[in-house]
Amino acid sequence: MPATSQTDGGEVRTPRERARAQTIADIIRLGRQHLAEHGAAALSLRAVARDLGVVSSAVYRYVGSRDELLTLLLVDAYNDLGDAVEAAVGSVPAEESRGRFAALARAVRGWALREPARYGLLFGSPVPGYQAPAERTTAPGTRVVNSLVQILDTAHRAGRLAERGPSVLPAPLAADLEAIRHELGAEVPGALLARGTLVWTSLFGAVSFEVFGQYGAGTFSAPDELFEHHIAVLADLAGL
Amino acid sequence: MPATSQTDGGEVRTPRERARAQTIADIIRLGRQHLAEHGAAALSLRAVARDLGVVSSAVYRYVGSRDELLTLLLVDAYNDLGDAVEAAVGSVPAEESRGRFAALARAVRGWALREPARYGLLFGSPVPGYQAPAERTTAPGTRVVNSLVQILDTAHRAGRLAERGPSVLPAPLAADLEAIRHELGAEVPGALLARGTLVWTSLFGAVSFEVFGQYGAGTFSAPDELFEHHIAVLADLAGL
DNA sequence: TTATTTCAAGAGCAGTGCTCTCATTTACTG
DNA sequence: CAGTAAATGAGAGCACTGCTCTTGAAATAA
Repeated sequence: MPATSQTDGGEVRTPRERARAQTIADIIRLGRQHLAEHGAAALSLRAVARDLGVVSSAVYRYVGSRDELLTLLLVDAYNDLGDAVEAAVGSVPAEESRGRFAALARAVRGWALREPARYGLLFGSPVPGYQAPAERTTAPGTRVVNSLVQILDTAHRAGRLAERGPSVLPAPLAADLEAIRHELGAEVPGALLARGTLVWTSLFGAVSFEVFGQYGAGTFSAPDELFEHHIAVLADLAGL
Repeated sequence: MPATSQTDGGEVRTPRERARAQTIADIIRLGRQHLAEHGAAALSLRAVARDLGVVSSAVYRYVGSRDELLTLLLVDAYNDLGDAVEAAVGSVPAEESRGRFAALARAVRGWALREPARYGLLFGSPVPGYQAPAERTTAPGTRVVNSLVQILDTAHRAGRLAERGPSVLPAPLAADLEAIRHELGAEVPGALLARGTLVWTSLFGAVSFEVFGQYGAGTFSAPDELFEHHIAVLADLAGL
């Protein structure tokens, strides 16, 4: 291991390392472009190399494998979505829990419609033979659901989260939810957290149907209104 | 066009055509196998040809392209799911609408967990560059949602579908739902049909999260109980 | 300056979808 | 029955993929 110059604060070192970081950034940028245009399964390392003006074996100096590039793009997409959602949520006052939830939902849908291929990489069928490394994807992959839990928790702490329906949960499920609550430092009772889980998956179910074209072509001419309706019902369901 | 022997009733003709039909059936069977084992994007016509004991170009006498094989498998999977759902729904008395809905939901989840790769083909990210021909996939692809609408409609006709919440819908959405109602010959009011749409997408959202591993690994140790909870909440939401 | 590491290029392997040609087998017809 | 037309399978080939290995050149460190 070389001594490395001592002037850096942890990021930039030798000019060679700067060039290397730049090349990796270029590869991610081009990969994101290919991903957006042709989809995840069609992502080709050779094509990225061509766009980079370099022979295919050269990019193996930087990424190691196609799967590793996929992981980089996965994290990149998770963070992009997380940024969009957190910005949208943050633009609504914290007391307006229902408004924050609506902003979160609209941000997810908007990003998904803007980036269908990247959304498909995150929430579609798993790429065959590819298993995302949990240690690198868990943190960015939980930003949206963390936002949602925080909205629920804030509302609950303010006494504005309605108790709905019977709160009897089977013991194993209650235990799972207790563990989640503990890990996130939330105070939301289990029954509401269970409903929150359903709201969470329902949101992505609605978005996936629209983005993946599961509604028949031309079935809904007013998708915006449909989604706003869903937001209202889901907010009620969550107790907001 | 050859005269074709006149003994048939519309299905089996010459021995050659029987052999041809058999070969196509074998290709679909092997394709389904590969699909289940390696996923949609990894489906290889050459591999199917190898298993069939034939050279790759020979398979092109029967299927035309990889995309056409994908379409065959898509229809095959839609029908398999449709069979499972309709059988499950049919095993519950028609008056028990809530029970029929639960049976439908459990059938979808069960089939999806049994056939994750085929489920992914139907409800996951679209295969890049492949567009399913609507005229061949629409009918089998709507069997599940048709079942759901029929359950809601039966309950409504029996006066057992609760009106929930305000029924004010924006005009464009109301028009879309009116068109759907007309096409399916249903009587369910628009507001309940809108909720039914959300229930529909929410069901598949919950199933997709579980099948695609979107819940963190080990987050839910009791997925059955979680899903049963979701069924109950969704049934309430639908008004059942 | 010398030695070491880093890098890009090229060849090559095994796989893919798909097209084309060619010989053979099957089926229909005069 | 003989002849013709259609269907079939094999094989070669093209362009593409991920990935490995070797080779020569360039940048860096000693």
